[in-house]
Amino acid sequence: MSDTPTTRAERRRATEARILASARTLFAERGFDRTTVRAVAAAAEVDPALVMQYFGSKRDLFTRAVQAAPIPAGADGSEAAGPDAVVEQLLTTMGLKLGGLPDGAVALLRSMLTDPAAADHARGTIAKQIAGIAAALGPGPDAELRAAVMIMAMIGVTVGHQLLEVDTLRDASPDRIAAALRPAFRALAGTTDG
Amino acid sequence: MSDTPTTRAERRRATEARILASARTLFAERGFDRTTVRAVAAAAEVDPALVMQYFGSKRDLFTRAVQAAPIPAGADGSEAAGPDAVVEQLLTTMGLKLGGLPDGAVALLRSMLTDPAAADHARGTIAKQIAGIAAALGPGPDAELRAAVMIMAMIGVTVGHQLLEVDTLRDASPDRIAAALRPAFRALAGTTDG
DNA sequence: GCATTCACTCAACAAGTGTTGAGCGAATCG
DNA sequence: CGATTCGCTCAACACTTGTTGAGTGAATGC
Repeated sequence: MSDTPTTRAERRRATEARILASARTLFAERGFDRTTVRAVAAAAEVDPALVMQYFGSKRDLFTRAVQAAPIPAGADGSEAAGPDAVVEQLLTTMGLKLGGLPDGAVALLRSMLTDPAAADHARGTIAKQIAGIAAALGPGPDAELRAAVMIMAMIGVTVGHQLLEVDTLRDASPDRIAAALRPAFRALAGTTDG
Repeated sequence: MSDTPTTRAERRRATEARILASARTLFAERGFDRTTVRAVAAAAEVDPALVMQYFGSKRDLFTRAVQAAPIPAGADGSEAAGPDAVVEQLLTTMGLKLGGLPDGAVALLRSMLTDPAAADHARGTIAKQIAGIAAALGPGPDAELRAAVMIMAMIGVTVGHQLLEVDTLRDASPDRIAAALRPAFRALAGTTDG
């Protein structure tokens, strides 16, 4: 019944994908340091040596697992929005609404405080987000600072919700959290006065 | 001039304190996993075995380094304050205003996403803070949720400012950050409408 | 059908980890 | 002064880690 005549190249790609998926999951659960190449290999039902052969090093594996799924900015070319739209976009971001964050993003968040390379990656991604938000906020004073505060507040809440699993946030639905956050973000966006 | 006739017990206490200080610094800089007992010993100019002898294990050393300096809540018995006071108290918290966070608190923050024990400790401390803020906010709806959002937003901004060192926040003075954050917190505290 | 490619495994190394027990030497006490 | 306490170090253990090179066996190409 499972006689699918998979070709060699197909099996190879499948194995590589399986390793990458296991890596993403484990990096997301335990972070970079506490995830061992052997554990990834075991989860993918593969020899540790194969992981090295396919990805070069643990570092490279982490980079691959984290790239192409950074902290999602929302969409692609949605820059020319007003402060109000920015707030709504942010609130639907970071997996706060639909489902959770992808494993790659969680892995990056989880390791960013202890792994310098992850920190660099996260810093760069965050800087880009700040620039985007600041631009959308308009030329108001301290636009960039307010954008930075919004992003980091968002990340803080997300961390408490999905990574640290603080009871109060863990038990709250993303919609309720977003609702609680909305007035704060509107104030930061300067949507009423300013 | 340094002929202070230190007694044996004094020297012993001084050594222990030196080890603890080195531990705090290194745990704050690199987190639990990346900090080695040997590195702590070297920084304290002491043999690694002595660290074990004095503190039992690396875990216990970390616990000691982190306890008695958790995420500072502000003060002790300042519970019966109104929403406005709560906001001001929070803004002066977390080292956002005067100087930075103590090393112990930074160590806890840095390790909380990767070390389960640190996560437990942080979760507990945060839960207490949430309860305190929620009580001070009064019996409004979602008081606890809003309190949790405030705390985690605060932590997020602090992380971006002091641990991740995001450019925009790193370059901003604590006062400016607090000023940017104030309207958002007032909105969360429900200080205008009820 | 045969040689070759290649996905994959085995066994091992070298480095670094937390941790331990024996021991040294100076301060302490009678 | 002699015995003893005790702060402290040395050397080593058992283990885990990332990483490697040789090897195996089945799918592939001619």
